[in-house]
Amino acid sequence: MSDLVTRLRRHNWRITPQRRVIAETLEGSHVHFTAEEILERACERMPELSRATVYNTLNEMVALGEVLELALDGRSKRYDPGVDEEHHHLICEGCGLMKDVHAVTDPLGWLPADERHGFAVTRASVTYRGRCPDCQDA
Amino acid sequence: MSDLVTRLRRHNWRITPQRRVIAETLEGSHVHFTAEEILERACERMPELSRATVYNTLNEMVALGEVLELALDGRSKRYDPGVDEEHHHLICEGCGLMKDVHAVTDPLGWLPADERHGFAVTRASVTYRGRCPDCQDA
DNA sequence: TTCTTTGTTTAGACATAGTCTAAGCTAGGA
DNA sequence: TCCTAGCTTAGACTATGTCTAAACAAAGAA
Ligand SMILES: [Mn+2]
Ligand SMILES: [Mn+2]
Ligand SMILES: [Zn+2]
Ligand SMILES: [Zn+2]
Repeated sequence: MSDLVTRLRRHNWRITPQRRVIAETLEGSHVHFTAEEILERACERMPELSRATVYNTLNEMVALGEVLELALDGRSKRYDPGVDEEHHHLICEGCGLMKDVHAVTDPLGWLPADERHGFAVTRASVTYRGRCPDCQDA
Repeated sequence: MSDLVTRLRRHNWRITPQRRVIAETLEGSHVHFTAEEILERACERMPELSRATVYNTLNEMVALGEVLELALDGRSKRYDPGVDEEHHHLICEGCGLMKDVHAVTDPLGWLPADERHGFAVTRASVTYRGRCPDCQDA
């Protein structure tokens, strides 16, 4: 696995200073940031960075297939740079905490042909929900 | 399986005319409506019905556990009255068409204990993505 | 180098989805 | 009947994200 900027460059995609800061902010942490969280953190390094550029850049990285867009809770979308590592997500219904998890089988294999409605099915993602250790007492 | 209004009444939840129209609109079709789509259709039967009541009522039905809220695409949430029938969803990445599917195993069993991060995991839903018959040519 | 072309960034207007508020309404109990 | 608690309403408000038009920047041509 190579870093996100390297992967992005392979698409002949211009790595401007703004795009580099956004990519590095996204990849630097292992949580799943919203666009606003990325804007806030990236602005610490590049204060004049605009909101529109953050949204545009994230959408382009998703379109290039190098970042995953997660819309799991009906609030802000979250962005996941770990597109190369097959994984799913576990979400706390109390506090919203999100963890990566690695399931043991490929869910695509568990969908019978007669349940596919003629679709060409390409991806399957599993969302596990429950309560994190901190939220189990409350 | 009983109808949604019957299930709702069991929670000692007052079935007002507005709530009945919303529940019947939601259950009447087998698609997954957004709140705005329910408002539009319910208003054909009760023109003075307000947007706030539709949103309030849907949120209450979700809180009672009788309706499922689906946030799958980062746009409007969709509401699924088929909470009693265990199923998952297949989405067309071209046109957004959503189909119910029934997988053959329980995904909860796919998640090893050492991947649970101490969570009490209660639910797992699988989202399959691909292209529907109409969108495969384009 | 300078010019031209093309793509990028910006601020702010705009759009959409959903929540909140305050007032009025309704139904059931005293 | 009146009272009270809960329900409904219109519209203001908030949050998230997109669009527009102008300024800016970089690469290639001359
Ligand atoms: Mn992830
Ligand atoms: Mn469904
Ligand atoms: Zn939690
Ligand atoms: Zn389609």
